[in-house]
Amino acid sequence: MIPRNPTEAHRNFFQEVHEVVRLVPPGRVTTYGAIAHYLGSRRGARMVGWAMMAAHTATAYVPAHRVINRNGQLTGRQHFATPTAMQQALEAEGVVVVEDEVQDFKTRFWDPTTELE
DNA sequence: TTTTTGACCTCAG
DNA sequence: TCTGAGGCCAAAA
Repeated sequence: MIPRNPTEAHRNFFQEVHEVVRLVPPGRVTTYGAIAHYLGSRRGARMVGWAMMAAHTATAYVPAHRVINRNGQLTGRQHFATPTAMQQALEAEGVVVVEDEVQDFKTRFWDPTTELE
């Protein structure tokens, strides 16, 4: 659960995104859209993607490799240190990736809207 | 200050 | 079913 104090209501969209991503369990993946939906902006998926780019420079660790698009594709791999870093990170957690596509994506999917109620 | 551009998604036709 | 346009919000130009 993410604490939302009234005083922190103006917290950056990025911060909230980062917090949600940090809650994704190892071996599971989520999507930009799911996060956007959880944060209220149903069509703000694009913003989530932008937030992930900022996550690279964030102070706290953010498992950005667990966030992919709704097709289960690793669209953000080019933004990692190496083009294969994202896939390797996922495989290290037991996620099978073939041709930049997560296998059994449906069962690996972790939806914050339902998991965090 | 205005315009353009994103690791995307949804809706209308 | 498939394709195209619009939308979300912030940062860089």
